[in-house]
Amino acid sequence: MRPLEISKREEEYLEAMYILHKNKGVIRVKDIAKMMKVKPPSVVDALKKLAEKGLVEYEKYDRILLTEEGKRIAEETYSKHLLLTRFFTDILGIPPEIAEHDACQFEHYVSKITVERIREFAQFIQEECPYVLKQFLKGKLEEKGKE
Amino acid sequence: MRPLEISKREEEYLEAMYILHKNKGVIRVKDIAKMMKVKPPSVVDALKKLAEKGLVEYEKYDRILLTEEGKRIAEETYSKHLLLTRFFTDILGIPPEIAEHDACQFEHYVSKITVERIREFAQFIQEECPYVLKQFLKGKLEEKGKE
DNA sequence: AAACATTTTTTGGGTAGCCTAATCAGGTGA
DNA sequence: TCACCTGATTAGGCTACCCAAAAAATGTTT
Repeated sequence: MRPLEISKREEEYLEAMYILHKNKGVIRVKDIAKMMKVKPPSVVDALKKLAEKGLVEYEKYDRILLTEEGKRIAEETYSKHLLLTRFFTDILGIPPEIAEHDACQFEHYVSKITVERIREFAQFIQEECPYVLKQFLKGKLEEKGKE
Repeated sequence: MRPLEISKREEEYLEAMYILHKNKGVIRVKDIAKMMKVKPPSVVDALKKLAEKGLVEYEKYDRILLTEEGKRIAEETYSKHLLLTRFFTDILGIPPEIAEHDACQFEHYVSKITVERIREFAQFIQEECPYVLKQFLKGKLEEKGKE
């Protein structure tokens, strides 16, 4: 079995399904469509392709599940998402909505090395010199009310 | 101002043309193709669309130029590119090729706020506590040829 | 169970972006 | 001048991703 190609968009679908499963237990076409900001027919298209690639268990009108491999990819992507979002909010002081938006795109492109380095950097700053961070963030976080 | 929509890919074409113009003075289809890693016909397609949107001056077999608006967009994108690349290399200690790769994607998605905040953060760290940075980067910059 | 409501799927079609192969334009050397 | 070479363009076609409208299945209510 050769290395299957997965597009950025498919990665997003997997991530959406993963989050739905985690939060609601059930994965429905309607909800995927809402999260992905597309219409249901587009979701069905995506599901068929992902099923062919062995990333999703899908039979029409039946329940939708991620396979082990699909789940692995989704988790990997989602963990990048969380890390990037935290970095943007906690280190750079970006408002949550913007941080979310930026992370949501970058997570699909960022290299492993950069992810790891961001993790190390955030940890280093927060543990070794939290006061430096506090000083930088002063006046930045409260633009949205309170800290 | 028309409500023209510009795709990420078109932004990349503009940026490539901007860099070619800056470095070689002339913008040729062949060189754009090489930079964009596509074949010449794809470049011609892109040029036609960009010309329709008023971002490029293009008449077939004639010289290619960015319009003022095209140049403005390209410069804006390119400045994000430079900033992100510098951030990845100088603050996070990412190897140049990886930094380039990551910046090259993120530049098309990153919000203005995040760009500005990254600029401020880099400046803050480098000016106010360069020793902290030095400490973090110790041992990271020389790890070349690893994956 | 029948009627209605909701969800999912199919059908048919559209756009963006890329390609190969063939053709066209312009410069250059015999 | 003409034959050749390179670069640019057109023609035709492909895949990914999206949509609206209609049809099919499922869920719900009475």
